[in-house]
Amino acid sequence: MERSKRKEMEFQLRRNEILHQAERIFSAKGFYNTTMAEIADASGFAIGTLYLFFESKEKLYTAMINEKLDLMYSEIRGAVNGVEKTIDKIEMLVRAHFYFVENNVDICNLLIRGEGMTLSMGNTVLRDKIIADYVSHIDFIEGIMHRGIEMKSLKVMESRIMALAILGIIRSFFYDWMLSKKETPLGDKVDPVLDIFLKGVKSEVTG
Amino acid sequence: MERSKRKEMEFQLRRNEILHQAERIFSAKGFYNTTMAEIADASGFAIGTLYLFFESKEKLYTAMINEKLDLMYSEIRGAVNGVEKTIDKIEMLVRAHFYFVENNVDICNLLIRGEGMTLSMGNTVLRDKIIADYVSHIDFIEGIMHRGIEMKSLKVMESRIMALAILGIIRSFFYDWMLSKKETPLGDKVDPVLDIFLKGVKSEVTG
Amino acid sequence: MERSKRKEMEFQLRRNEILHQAERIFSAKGFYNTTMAEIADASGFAIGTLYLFFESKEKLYTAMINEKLDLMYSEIRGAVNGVEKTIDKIEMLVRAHFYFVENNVDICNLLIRGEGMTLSMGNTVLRDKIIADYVSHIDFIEGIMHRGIEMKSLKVMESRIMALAILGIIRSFFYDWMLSKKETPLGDKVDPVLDIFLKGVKSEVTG
Amino acid sequence: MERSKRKEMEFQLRRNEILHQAERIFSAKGFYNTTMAEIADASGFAIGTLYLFFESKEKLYTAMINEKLDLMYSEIRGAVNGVEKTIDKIEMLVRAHFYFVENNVDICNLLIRGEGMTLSMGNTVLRDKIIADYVSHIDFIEGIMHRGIEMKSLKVMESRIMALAILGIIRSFFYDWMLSKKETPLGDKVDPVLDIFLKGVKSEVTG
DNA sequence: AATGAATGAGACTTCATTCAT
DNA sequence: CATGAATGAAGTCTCATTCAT
Repeated sequence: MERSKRKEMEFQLRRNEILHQAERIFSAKGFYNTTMAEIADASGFAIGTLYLFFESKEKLYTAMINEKLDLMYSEIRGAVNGVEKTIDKIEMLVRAHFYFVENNVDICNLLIRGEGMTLSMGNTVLRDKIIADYVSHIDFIEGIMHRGIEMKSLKVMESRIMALAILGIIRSFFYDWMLSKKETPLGDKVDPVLDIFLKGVKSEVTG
Repeated sequence: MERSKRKEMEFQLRRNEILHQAERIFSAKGFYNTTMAEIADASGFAIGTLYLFFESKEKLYTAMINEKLDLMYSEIRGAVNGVEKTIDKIEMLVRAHFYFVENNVDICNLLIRGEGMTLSMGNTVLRDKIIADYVSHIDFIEGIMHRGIEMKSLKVMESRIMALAILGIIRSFFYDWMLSKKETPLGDKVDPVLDIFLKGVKSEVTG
Repeated sequence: MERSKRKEMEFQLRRNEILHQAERIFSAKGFYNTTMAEIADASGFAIGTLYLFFESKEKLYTAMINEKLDLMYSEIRGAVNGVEKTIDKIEMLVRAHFYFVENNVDICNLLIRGEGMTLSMGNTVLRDKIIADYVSHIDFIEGIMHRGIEMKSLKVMESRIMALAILGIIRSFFYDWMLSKKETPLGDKVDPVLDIFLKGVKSEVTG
Repeated sequence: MERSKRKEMEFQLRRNEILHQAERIFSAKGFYNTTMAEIADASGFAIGTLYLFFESKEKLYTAMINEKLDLMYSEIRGAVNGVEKTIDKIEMLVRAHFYFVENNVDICNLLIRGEGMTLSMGNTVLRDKIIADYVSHIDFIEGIMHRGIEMKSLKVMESRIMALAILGIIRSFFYDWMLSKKETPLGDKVDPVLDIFLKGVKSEVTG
């Protein structure tokens, strides 16, 4: 028991080390420019050893993306669920997104690149998973908006449209932050994002 | 003269045919899953002939993306420049984006995928071009916003933030439209986008 | 026309050269100990070139066996069909078998080894072809025996049993000849084989 | 003593279990498509344990073939030596061959496949052993024939030729029985085999 | 004695690119 | 100009064997 437990733990440790190195290299060079030999080298294993943990390069890639996506979505939802009021939830949504992005630059780079969308034509597993996760995330945000409307915190409007808008704004700031070499913390952008999303850009005079 | 002109025209015709087929195939299968043989087949030329027009697969890909990007940006700017008032410009910006996207689904698919970002490590040409174009597009939008603020059509706020926000919202709707199998025309979303961007989502009561 | 004809001819020449070298090496080392690189070297082509002619190592092997089998069976049947009387046909059968074997030692070595029977589990194409050919050869021989019985050249007996017997004797002599380093020509064994097959071994006194 | 004896017995038990499973799997899939892991799994040992009994995959294969061959030859010789008269010996030879074959279909399948003939080029041990056994079996049969001739049970003829013929006929019937899915017992073929071998196929009228 | 995770050499195959025709 | 057969480097994956536990 003790014994098999340690084994299991060691197995997970090694697996994580591989995933970690894979994340680093895939992020830097993309799926197709990364070789199994590189990942093996970086993680200190022999090539054959990688295949004890993942049955193919594609499966390794898929596993990594999957686990990161799950982590991202669960962190964000956790943060959002931690507060009550709609406006606070929206703020936490933005903040949690930015927080994850700042701490997972590489993987986010890979995620927005969406390379998983064209792995071997037969394999739509990853593609489907990414889309399903995306849809369910949109649904989750839509739920927040919906309740906000009911509580009259938000104006009456299609909640899906609100969800798409806030997610788009978030992604745009992240993207810009990536390109601008991350000079200022993304966290500084939370207030402007909320301001635009909640109140729009129109001059109040002319409104 | 006459002669060399016809030659030049023929050359461009062939080149465009290749680019057109390349766009189709690259869009469907991605850069790495597309072979030169496929493009040659589809465009009715021999493999070797492709190399008379483009010195490598990467250069061919780069040329295609480049030209499409240029086309997209110039169409959008043309539309925006065709109207006067800030609010109209913003509307045209959204409308022109959506219009281009609806008529170039494949290539847009490829663009958001951003595969060009990880071509052979040495080659940063395409990457740099994509980023430069993006930055200059943001600058262009920022200019609109800036003038809108001056004209008091828009509230006082960092114009870059406004630019990022509107672009993010646009992209989000496009992305959603792609995934939703394009059931409703993207054009229907122009008004909601403008509404959110200009007036925000907050209930006016609580505002 | 002239042009494409020469091309076709050259193609066949190269293809045959590859098959010829493949036959040599496969015969000596077996399917699994033979590498594509070796065949490429031996036939003076690059590895990739082999794949212009055969889509996989297995397909190359299969093609070679197929063509040799077809050749063998057609040569033997041709010889047998060239004579009239049953006894002559049986003699020609033995003689043609021995003749082919003497001139195709390598490939026969491979054939009796029957390695084709366990190529990748999925692929039963070669296996099925070998069996089908064998069965149809047995049927062919059975036909000869059957007519021999009708003509009263042969005694009344199941013709299939006769066919199996003569084929077994032939193979046994070939096998022995292979092992004995081919000292005496196999052709010398035609008469003894016929003698045994036709008249048996029993002493006539005690018969 | 007691102790070391039990050890020795256990060792043999394990070794036999491995050989038994190896026989099953090698027969089904051939030498090269069988992995040590499969044999380990099937026999309930760890991979490393197999190497305590056999120093390589090849040695394991060799051992299995060797022991089966020895068993086959000794069973056949035992049966043949159990009777006196030449004709009876020949009958027992056929019967014992068929009996072994019927009870060891898998291994016989493997034997006629002769995969052992092309193990790693350096290793001719198995090849040599198979040939030596074959030669000595032929010699044994030749001895029977020789005595039969002396006793005037068989006609005057090269005894080696007789030996080759009977062995070929036996193998041919076995081969056919394999392909025909074993519908009728091989034992039914003993009489026809003897009939042909002893008396030939020629019509007695024309003889 | 027994294990089985780790190894890494080596095989097959693909495909961008070249160059003789 | 145009062709497309030929090339061969490079990548993925397998599996017999080893050795620390």
